[in-house]
Amino acid sequence: MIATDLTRLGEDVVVASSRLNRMATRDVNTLPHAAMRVLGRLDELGQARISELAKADRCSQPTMSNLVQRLEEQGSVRRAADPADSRASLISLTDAGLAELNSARRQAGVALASRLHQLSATDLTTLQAAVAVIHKLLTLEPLEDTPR
Amino acid sequence: MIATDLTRLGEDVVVASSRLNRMATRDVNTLPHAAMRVLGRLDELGQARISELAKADRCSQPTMSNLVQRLEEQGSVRRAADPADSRASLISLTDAGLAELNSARRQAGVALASRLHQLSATDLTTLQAAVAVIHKLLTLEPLEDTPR
DNA sequence: GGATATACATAGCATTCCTATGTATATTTG
DNA sequence: CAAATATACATAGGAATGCTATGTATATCC
Repeated sequence: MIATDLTRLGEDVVVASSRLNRMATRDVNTLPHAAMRVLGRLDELGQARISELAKADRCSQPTMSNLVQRLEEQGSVRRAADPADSRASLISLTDAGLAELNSARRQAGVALASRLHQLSATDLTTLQAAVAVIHKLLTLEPLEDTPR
Repeated sequence: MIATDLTRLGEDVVVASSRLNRMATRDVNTLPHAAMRVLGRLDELGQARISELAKADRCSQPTMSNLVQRLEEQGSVRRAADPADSRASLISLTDAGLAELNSARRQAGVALASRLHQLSATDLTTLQAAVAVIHKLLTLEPLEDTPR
């Protein structure tokens, strides 16, 4: 029976992935949560405007301005002029910021691996396939409802 | 070829699931991030001590004390005496807290569903299977290395 | 070209978070 | 079993972070 209720599947996926994230990042040594969310998003997007980051993280624009300033001073993030709009600035990761992110990911990966090796080959294959599906999902635009 | 490098698979899974979470919860109307993390963890664990929650969320014990107090005043969380240790208290979700969590999940589920219906039946089945694998994974203890 | 809108910064105040420490209970030890 | 030590949480006070309101510069619309 294939996903008769996609909202239900969506909820299941979100719950599972939230729990997985909490488990994997439990004993990880990183910057504060808010900073890591921004770094992760910048890695995903390449570059982004301040107001775009604020909306995505559900904080106010001044709060994101402030966070970006701190990340900039600390060297994790860089600010460039937006060629298309001189009011805006484009934020992107520096090498140091990417290293910070990769360190956190590696720690989380190790924590996960210590459990993954207890799974069957079939289960591992399923996870690998799901990673590919998720990447596909991330490139899709939200469409209102069933195309039918 | 099956996961020759489990740490690598672990990292891939963490990155994918972080991005998925950010996408799904982008336009969700909820309590602040820190509060939602605690509610999610309580739902997962049933009940937990303050210091346990603090460690899991990588914040100080007084910070978690404070957050729990606020969640308690707000009615999302309840505090019970620990029968095994009268210094400790056991925190658990109230019905209102669970409702708060479920509302957030539903919103995220809907956001996901608007993309899920663009996937093939095969991909949906993969996600469904991955949810089951993740739940299995969450019950495992971390074991040092390959059992061999 | 003037009016309105947008992107970000700054200011000032409110909330949250941390370190240090206090209190009560548990556990260990001589 | 009493004293010493450890643990679980609360409180206090200062540091950091977040928010609303508003300012400045640029963009867009009529």
